[in-house]
Amino acid sequence: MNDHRPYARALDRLKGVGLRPTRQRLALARLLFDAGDRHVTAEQLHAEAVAADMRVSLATVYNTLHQFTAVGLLREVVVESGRAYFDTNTSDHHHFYHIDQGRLEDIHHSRINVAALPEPPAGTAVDRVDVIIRLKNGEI
Amino acid sequence: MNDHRPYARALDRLKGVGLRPTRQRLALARLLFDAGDRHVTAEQLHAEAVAADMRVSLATVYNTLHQFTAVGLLREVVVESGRAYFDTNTSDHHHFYHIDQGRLEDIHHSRINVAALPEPPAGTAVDRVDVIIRLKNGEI
DNA sequence: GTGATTGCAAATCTTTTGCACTAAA
DNA sequence: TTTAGTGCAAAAGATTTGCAATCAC
Repeated sequence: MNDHRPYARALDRLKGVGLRPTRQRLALARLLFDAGDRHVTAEQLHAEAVAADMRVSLATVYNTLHQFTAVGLLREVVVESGRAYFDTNTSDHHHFYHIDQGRLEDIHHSRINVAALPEPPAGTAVDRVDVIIRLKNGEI
Repeated sequence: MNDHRPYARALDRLKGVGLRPTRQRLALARLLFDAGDRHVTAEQLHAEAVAADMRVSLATVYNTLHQFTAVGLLREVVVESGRAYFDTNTSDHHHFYHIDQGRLEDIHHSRINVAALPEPPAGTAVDRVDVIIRLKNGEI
């Protein structure tokens, strides 16, 4: 078990999705998943890793984020052209986006009611529904 | 009036928002607004302009799209990191995004009912609510 | 004329890729 | 071993910027 130990948790998580647990992936998994729900960019995560004395290249951070996304450990959220955010919360939910801070905040799906979704056009199926509430500073 | 003539319409539109009606802005305005609701990228619009023998540089297309957005003639829609779409429909509405085709399609706001929007966090105000329904090909 | 606008090319920013090196199984 | 994974530096793609030339008023 050892589910309470960060290293073991990261190891189990990687094994669970069939990704070889390399030093870099374990390090990034710990940064990503040991601190609750997070929304990070590749640059941010790389900076954190460097600050924590983990030697990982930016290219590997990009690769890892995409691999984690492909196996369902992460979800990519698009709110700004030219920058990709990765969300450790992969359950059904939506987002506040703080424009001035470039920061995302989860909205539990029970707090939004998207009723009466239109039918997808013929020949297509819904892949995902994203609701993004963009926020600016100051009350109105 | 002359509202039925493309040139006059484009001219009036630019005057209406206080942008100097240069040859390039008039040309782009006609491409954008004379064909109903459109969703274009800068590259696409530039290609169209070149195909129509309008001499406009890509840099000017980018500038113009942003100026038009700033004055409310266009709306920027973000669905893919790394590519910005501009929408000629500036009224309250949402989008289907055809993943495989990289194409946006409007959803009239009356066809979606986003009820029970959560309160914006203290100190912030809602700037805009975007609903994006991502579609893949094939029924389920 | 005079200040706004344009075009070009260079710069910037994020992300991807090729390939020799390293590490996990 | 053998194959997957990593790092680096270079490439790619989208967008922006600096500045001299050009245009609208």
